Amino acid sequence: MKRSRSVISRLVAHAALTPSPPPTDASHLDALHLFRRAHRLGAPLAADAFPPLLSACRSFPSLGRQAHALMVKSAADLHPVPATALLDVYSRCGLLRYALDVFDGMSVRDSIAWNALISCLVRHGLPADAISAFRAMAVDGGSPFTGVTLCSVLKACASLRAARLGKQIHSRVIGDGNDSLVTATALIDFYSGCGMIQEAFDVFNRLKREKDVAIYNALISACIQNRRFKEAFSVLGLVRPNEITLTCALSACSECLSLSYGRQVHCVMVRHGFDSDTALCNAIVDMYAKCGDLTAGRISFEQIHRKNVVSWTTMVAAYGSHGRGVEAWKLFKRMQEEEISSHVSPNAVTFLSVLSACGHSGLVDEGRECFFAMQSKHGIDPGPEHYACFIYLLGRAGRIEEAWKLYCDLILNPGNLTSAVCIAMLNACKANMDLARGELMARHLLSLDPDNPGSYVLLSNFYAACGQWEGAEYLRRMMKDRGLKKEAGNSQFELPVAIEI
DNA sequence: ATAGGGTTAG
Repeated sequence: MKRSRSVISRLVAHAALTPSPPPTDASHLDALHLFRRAHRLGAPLAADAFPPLLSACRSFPSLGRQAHALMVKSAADLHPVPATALLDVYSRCGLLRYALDVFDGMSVRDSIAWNALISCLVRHGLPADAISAFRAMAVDGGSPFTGVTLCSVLKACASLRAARLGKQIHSRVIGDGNDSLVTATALIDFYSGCGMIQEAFDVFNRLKREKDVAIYNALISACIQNRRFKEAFSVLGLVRPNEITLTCALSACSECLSLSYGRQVHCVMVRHGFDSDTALCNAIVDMYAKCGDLTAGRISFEQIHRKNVVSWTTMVAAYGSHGRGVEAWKLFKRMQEEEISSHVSPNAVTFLSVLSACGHSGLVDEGRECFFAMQSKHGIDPGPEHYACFIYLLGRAGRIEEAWKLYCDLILNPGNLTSAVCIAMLNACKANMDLARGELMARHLLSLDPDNPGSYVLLSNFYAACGQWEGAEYLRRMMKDRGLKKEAGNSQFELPVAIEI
């Protein structure tokens, strides 16, 4: 009987079993072609033609502006549904200003429009504005909160560590009957971000409905963020893992420096055929490097099918942290050679990793080339962290005057005077026994970071290195008087013995 | 038309 089934019936059965696959760039392109053909033939542009067009624009952001122009011509921009879709396209393309303008131009705003605005603000790293928008939504009346609203606001609360507001949202979630799996996952993530791991477990344990893999992943991730590695591994044993589960597991292995667990996760990944997931493969490379097996890291790196920026950056950083500056530099060069064919360009983190690798290995000329090329050739402005890294590099190489000049240029804008910059400059002074400038840095650092015990230890060591024992002693006493204690360092590698998982 | 869990530096 099976053999005689028609093609159509098999297709239908297959479609029923496949829960609507996510749209691809190719299907987006098909949709755009179809739209263009209809438009050229003079088809009327009704408001309901735009949402599908706009979701196709997600793959081709530059078309968003053109779609917007057509919407204005046909007055569809006045309708909340297409306007919200447009807001979302701008938001996903990183065009915050345009997205906000769309919202401001809307005369009718329903809950979904408000939700899109709030999630846009969260996405652009503006959690305080997201919460202001949330309050404005409440004042506005008319558009009640939904589960989506609460999820976005919880995310904003987590990044602001706004535990009080987040808890209020939590009670609202229960009160409104919005306690879905998605909101519960958002709650776990929020409590985790605020360091409240017990509350995260409570949300998980009180949940009556059937749990999915995402909520397990959130709980595992919460354990790792709060350094409860044993619990992370025991939760791991309760769920059939997906790519994200294994990525989380690997970061726990890296943190524990457990090569044996890491290898087992690698085996599970291969067994499940998850080797086309770039984020997971990147975590494998990072795990091997952090656990000390640089060779396995390099082999895994080469095997990644579609390497992205993070793949390259991870491998560069791996060489850097193992003191293999030359290899890091060579890899960075190769990344640039392959840029045209791979369409992968270095970003700010890549440059920082290269600078750091050069610093550890004393590659001054390479570091300088990297620092200046990032603005001139790649259009990425170095942030204070890049300056800090470069100043540290110059200081270690005895180029104190060059480091000082850079520092003076940098602090023309006072916002750039971060503690990382001070520490780098202080280290440069220490390596060059420059007491006068070092003391200046010391004063800056203590005013920037008076509660950080690390600052006092750093300064005390600086004075000791310069032979200023009274200064060193004075700082140790000051630290004691202020009740500050430095955490002891810890660097334990796992011994190569088999451990049952 | 809006929402949950992941990878890179210091």
